[in-house]
Amino acid sequence: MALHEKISSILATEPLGSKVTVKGWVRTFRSNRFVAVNDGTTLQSIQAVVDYEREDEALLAKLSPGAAVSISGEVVESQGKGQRVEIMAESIEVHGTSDPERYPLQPKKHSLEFLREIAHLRFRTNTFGAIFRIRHTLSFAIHKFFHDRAFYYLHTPIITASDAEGAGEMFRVTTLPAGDPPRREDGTVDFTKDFFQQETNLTVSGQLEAELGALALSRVYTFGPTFRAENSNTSRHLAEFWMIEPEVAFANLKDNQDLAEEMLKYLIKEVLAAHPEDLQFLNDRLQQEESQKPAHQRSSMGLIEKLEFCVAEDFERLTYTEAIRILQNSKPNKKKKFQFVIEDWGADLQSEHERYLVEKHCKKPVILTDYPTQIKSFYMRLNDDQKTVGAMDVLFPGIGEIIGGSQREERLDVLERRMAEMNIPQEELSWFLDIRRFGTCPHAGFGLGFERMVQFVTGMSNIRDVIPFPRTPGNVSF
RNA sequence: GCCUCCUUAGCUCAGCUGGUUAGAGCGGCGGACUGUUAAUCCGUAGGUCCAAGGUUCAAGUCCUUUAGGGGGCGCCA
Repeated sequence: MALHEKISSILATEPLGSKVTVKGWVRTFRSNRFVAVNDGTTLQSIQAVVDYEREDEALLAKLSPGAAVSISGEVVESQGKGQRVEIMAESIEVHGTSDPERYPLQPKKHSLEFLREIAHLRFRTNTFGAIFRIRHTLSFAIHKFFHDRAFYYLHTPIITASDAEGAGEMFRVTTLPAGDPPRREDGTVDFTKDFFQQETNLTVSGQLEAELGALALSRVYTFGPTFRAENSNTSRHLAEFWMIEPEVAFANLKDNQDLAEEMLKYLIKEVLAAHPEDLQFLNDRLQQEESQKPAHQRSSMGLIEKLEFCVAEDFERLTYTEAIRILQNSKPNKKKKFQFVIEDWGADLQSEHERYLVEKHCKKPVILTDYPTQIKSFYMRLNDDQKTVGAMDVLFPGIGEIIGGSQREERLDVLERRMAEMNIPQEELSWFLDIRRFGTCPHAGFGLGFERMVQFVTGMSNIRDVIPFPRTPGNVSF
């Protein structure tokens, strides 16, 4: 395939003297002479120098921010200071003009909130260019990580009939007419007339299906869209997000923690290696943003420093019981500074407690394990103490829970008892129980919130800024 | 869903305890200049102060309601 040159490769190889053609979008046009062209392949724009005395004035007038152009010319050493090479433009073609009076992106800093309202154009900014290049690298690295470790990528269904996963409110999927659906005699909607002849929803997790794959293929992972119809209004939640769910047969909670830690470090390393420039830009952006904040709200580390730190340090591993003890003895708990003061073992941990453990006490990523049975899901393996389950949460600074996982309950009798206790209908999940009936084995897995990972690596504080088109309550534009 | 803050020009924001014709920077338009780096300089246009009610001699400013957005909490990844 013979394509025109990417600006990233021209800037990397600096082929002085050769003729090139670049195609991209105008960022700025200065002094009637310097066109900064960006094609999204790198943070940097390339400078094309036009001879304004020879070029048609009408053509130059079209070189406003946002215009799509092809520019051909010779790569030369730059006379100016800001760049090493530039292109002496010999021919310029404007493919699409961009009315400067109506184009919303100016060569200046825009607020993230404003850019969110023009999500279709925000890819053209330095910040979002960097974010989405990094997002790609992360998603590619996930496949590479698992592929290299003999995991099979399993496509679990997006439409599901089970509503017993317990991971949250679901979006209904139906082809029945909204206004006048067929009804049974008692007036309820007759879903046997629906497309699947029963009620269906969008998936909230591929875990249960991934377990089925793992108990045959040994190691599988899913990576797909996930939907939660919760009315969540936070900087960490989306109604549509992407989740990675590895599931490993013959693995216990320790293996699970090791896998999670190894994966997170691998992903961070890949991004550090592939995107030094984009990360530096985001690092500086974050630093500038934080300099506006009062001193006590600023983070102690810069973005790149934080990423390198996370790769170098072992994650802190604590049991829930140990965490409760730490929290009970903590200053904010004793001085009743927590909104929810920790009284007894068994209490659910709130964000403020997780944040204290990660950001104040351990000062590094934390893996919390072995939570009380009653605050966790039915499928988590009951520990020998009968009070706790083999659950694990990986907590990251600034983000909170980035991974939630567990060793699964593989013993049929125990699982059935727990489902009964928690009122989980067993008929619907007969396939899930069959796996315990025929050749069951210890297994474990976890779910990684992909956007939370992108947030962490890019330092973006709002999850809506790390997915191209965010879906949140009341928001499905674009 | 709960708590809290915000909404003034295309964008970012100022407008003090209510008091004449609502301001700045950037952007636009016109011009000058031309090796610039979010170019610079001169000039100029641009506003239903989110919407609807209310208090007052007087509301961008105070009160109520509504809409949109930010932050925090809950639910979680």
